[in-house]
Amino acid sequence: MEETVDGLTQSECMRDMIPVRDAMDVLNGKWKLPIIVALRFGTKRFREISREIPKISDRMLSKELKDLEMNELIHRKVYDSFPVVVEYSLTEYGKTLNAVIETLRDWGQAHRKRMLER
Amino acid sequence: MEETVDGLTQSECMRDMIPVRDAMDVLNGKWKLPIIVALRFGTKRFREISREIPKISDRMLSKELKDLEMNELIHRKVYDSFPVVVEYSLTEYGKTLNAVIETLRDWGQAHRKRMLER
DNA sequence: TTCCATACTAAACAAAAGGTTAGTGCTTAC
DNA sequence: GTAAGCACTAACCTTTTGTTTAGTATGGAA
Repeated sequence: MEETVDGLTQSECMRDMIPVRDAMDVLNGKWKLPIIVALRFGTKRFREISREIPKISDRMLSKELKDLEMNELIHRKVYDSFPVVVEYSLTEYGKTLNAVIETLRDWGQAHRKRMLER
Repeated sequence: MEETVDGLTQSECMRDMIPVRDAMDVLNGKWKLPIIVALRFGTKRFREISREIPKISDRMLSKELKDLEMNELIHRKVYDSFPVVVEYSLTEYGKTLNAVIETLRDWGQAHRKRMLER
């Protein structure tokens, strides 16, 4: 007889950690959250985002925007004017992350408080 | 007049990312989730955990257990027998992570499905 | 003409995270 | 007495992640 927690065996629980990692990877790294927050406040161009996030380098911004786009969290729109104008915005799908971010924020706030109280 | 989303300004949102990072740091790295899962199934000794997590090295297990203990998520109990016996268990506080992990898992599962469907 | 801005990319480097190998001092089993 | 298990730790190496610096082609302003 196999031991279970909430009706799941340990190997089932371990398997469930793969999507947990997936979700964390989507938000991971130093810059993804600030970029997502910036875009919650509207469509923005590369240089605007870079101005709003202190110390981010062009290389990192470019790389993280690509990652977020691959995951369909943001949309990249190119206007074929000269010179090119590129606009970034959160997709509807990207907005579904808000619930996840709020859960993390709430636990994180409680944790921070707990750790400061000794 | 400052633009807001859910009644928060952009700088307030940016500030909220700090506890989000705190929460993510608590779960971050390759090994913390597997360790937490292993301990959901009961109190275990160092060698037992290491046997249940394929490929984890003693160095990493020792380091991650220390991290989790510092964050009060697990408890370390030393029996002063010879040789020493050490037991690790999830704290009640550690169990509060379950809700966070479930939220991440649910979003991650939906995301994985979405990405596989093209 | 010189400077600045835009949206990037390349190359080289530094820092952080993780892995490998080996060893401690103690006990029990063969 | 040799081997294996226990709960670690140290030293060193590799991989991943992020930073720095510089450069592209284009256009507009001073």
